[in-house]
Amino acid sequence: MKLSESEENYIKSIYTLQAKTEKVNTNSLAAYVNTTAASVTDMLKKLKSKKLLEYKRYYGFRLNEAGNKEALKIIRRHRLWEFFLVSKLGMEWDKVHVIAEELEHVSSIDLIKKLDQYLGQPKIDPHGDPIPDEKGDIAELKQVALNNFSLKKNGIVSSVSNQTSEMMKMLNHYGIGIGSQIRILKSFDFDGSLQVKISKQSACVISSGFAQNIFVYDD
Amino acid sequence: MKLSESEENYIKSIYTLQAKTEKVNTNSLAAYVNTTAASVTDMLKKLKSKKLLEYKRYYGFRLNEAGNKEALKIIRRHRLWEFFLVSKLGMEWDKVHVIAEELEHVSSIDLIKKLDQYLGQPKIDPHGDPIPDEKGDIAELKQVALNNFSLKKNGIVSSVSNQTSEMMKMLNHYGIGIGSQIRILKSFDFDGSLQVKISKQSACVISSGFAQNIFVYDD
DNA sequence: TTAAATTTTTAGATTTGTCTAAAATAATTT
DNA sequence: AAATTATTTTAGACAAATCTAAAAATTTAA
Repeated sequence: MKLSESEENYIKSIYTLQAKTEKVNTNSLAAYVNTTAASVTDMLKKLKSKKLLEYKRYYGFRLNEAGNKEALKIIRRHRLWEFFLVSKLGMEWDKVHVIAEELEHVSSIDLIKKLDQYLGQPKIDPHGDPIPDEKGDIAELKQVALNNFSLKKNGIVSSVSNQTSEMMKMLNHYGIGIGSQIRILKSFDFDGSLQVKISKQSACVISSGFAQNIFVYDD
Repeated sequence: MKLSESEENYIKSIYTLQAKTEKVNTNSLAAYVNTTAASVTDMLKKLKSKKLLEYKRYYGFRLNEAGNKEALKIIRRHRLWEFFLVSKLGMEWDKVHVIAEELEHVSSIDLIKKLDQYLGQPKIDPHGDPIPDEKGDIAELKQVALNNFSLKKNGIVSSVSNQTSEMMKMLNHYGIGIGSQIRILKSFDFDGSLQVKISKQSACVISSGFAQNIFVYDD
């Protein structure tokens, strides 16, 4: 289904809001997309006519099966682009959202498939949110701070909870980035420091405090 | 200046057409952007009011200084994305144009700067067209088939004039892609085959016929 | 259970980009 | 130079997405 940029934005917003409330109401959506209630009503009619929405006037609304599917496609594109912007272009986490809002509307299926492969089929975006797969399935991944991660298991770095330039320098020094593979080889009880292997580099030791800020999930 | 997608498409098209003719005329632009002459006139007025166009009714038109600058920005974005799609995502040359037409309208300056760095500041896109730099300057690069390239000089692969899958396999085998660095170490008079060094790989020998299809420019 | 307040929808206007059909201008031909 | 042809512009209409203001439905309160 071919959707306008505007329709896509509404669908994505409804999807987000209905995660929190059973039925979404007009005013809250209007506030969320920063427009008037009247505009929302107009769009609701349109989305209903496209059979993406369950909607009875005055009674609230919800995306139906088809609508959810569309939402997940858009979210997938958004999060893959965010991952790209951070992991490949080295942009900062707090700056990628706005750009991904634009990129997400480029809808070539082949593009997204190739991008996904290129990025190594990431499961989590730089904000720690899951990236739906091609079918719209969302992996149920528990993210753990690296110092709570199992020994001798491969993990993937999903996010980092400290965006200072000091942290960036450390990450850079160790060659750790979003999507890096990491494995704990040894844990020292004395101060909680960890011997780790990062991707294909030779093993090294990192401090407990550093590890606390690095989030990983099972590979 | 913030421009709509439509305005950007017109500007880009006028830029392209005025490379061939002194003054662009309404009908040819209409044919080029696949619309009516009336729509073109409407847009011309708009671009004139935005001071991007020299335009007198019934007399043809041209982008002015500011208009050309905008055009070059758009073209830069387009060609950088094409380069990305081919060199990083491994898409085929004939398929990237359409996607780049969409990506080019994402206008974050920081994005394009970072993308440019990430790609190694390429000078030529996968179709052999030059990529304007940040200032809008276009490098005057002569591209040469690899077998006509100087000995012991570093070249950058700009394009390949043969898009068969057989060619792709060869390129893949040798690790040659758009943007690869290449240097001729030795040329054998017997059959014109060349000993070359590709990026950081160890030297190897390629056939003259293969080299004829690989275009490079001075690094 | 009415009255008041809130929420949602409708009605009508606006902007952007497009269109068709007709009018105006320029170019070409006789 | 007048008539014909081609090109360009204007005039008016339309669709998408938005807005304001007013009406309708629902909810809350007295």
